[in-house]
Amino acid sequence: MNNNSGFIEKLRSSGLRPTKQRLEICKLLFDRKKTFHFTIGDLSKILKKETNKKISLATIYNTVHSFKKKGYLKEISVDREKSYFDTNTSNHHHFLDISTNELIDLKEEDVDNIKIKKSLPGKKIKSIEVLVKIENNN
Amino acid sequence: MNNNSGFIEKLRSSGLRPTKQRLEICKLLFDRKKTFHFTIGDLSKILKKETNKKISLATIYNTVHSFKKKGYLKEISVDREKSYFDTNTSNHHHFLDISTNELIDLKEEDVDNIKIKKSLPGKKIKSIEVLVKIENNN
DNA sequence: TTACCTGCAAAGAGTTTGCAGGTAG
DNA sequence: CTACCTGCAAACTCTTTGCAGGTAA
Repeated sequence: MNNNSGFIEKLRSSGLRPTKQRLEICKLLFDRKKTFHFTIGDLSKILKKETNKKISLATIYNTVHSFKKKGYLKEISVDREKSYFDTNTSNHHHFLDISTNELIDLKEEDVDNIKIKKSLPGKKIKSIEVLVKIENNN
Repeated sequence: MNNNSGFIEKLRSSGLRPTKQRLEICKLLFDRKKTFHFTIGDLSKILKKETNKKISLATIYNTVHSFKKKGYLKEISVDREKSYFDTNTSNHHHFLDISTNELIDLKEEDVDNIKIKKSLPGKKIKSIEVLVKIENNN
């Protein structure tokens, strides 16, 4: 139940002080088996509900962005009004369920290797992101 | 130079009245050979410069959204703060040049057919979108 | 003690809405 | 004449910033 010492280590080794707020956020994000997809708005609501303490929005933004910068979170842009963060930072793609607005991980092996047959001089490929939009059958 | 009668027809047949503002926007967007990628902010600036008339932002939003709804424009979401519209509405993917923030079309044949090996019960695939992020060599 | 962190409120950026007046058909 | 369209300003949503007070080391 209490991974706190692990999180404290993780934070400290990244140069981030293990404050109460950051530990709450760590517990919520990383103390789970399944990938978690969330927007900052979601996260704020869940934190309020689960911890009964208010963590300021500014702090949540700061923390999430620090975690992203440290590579603990991946950002997935789905449309203008929804930017998700993903606790699964491995190389993978996504389903987006249009009917529910839910984001679902695809494992790397669920998508055939993608070959891009065009290249631009002086440029190299940094990443390839596939978003598969799905919807209910009829 | 003046496709106006074509645009008037196009608008009318979509149930949109061919107003001065819409015709200006049509000329800017569709009277060109190459695909055009733009944000609404871009479009507003260009319209101001090229036409010397001010078209209200609200009107530009309305028009672009109508055009999207009618299928004359495609929206491409790249990150939270940039949503591009694309005058190329065919099935295709994109490079995003991180160094310049420029969006570049990939032709359909530039990307191998993508096979998704996973499916979800009751759901069907609506679209597959590939975004290839590129950056300058070293 | 010092550098870093948090919370609040204000400020920004992009987008949407309500409404009065204008225009196409 | 009527329905639709435009422009303006206000309102909204999401995100960022400045700063005073608090906290880790």
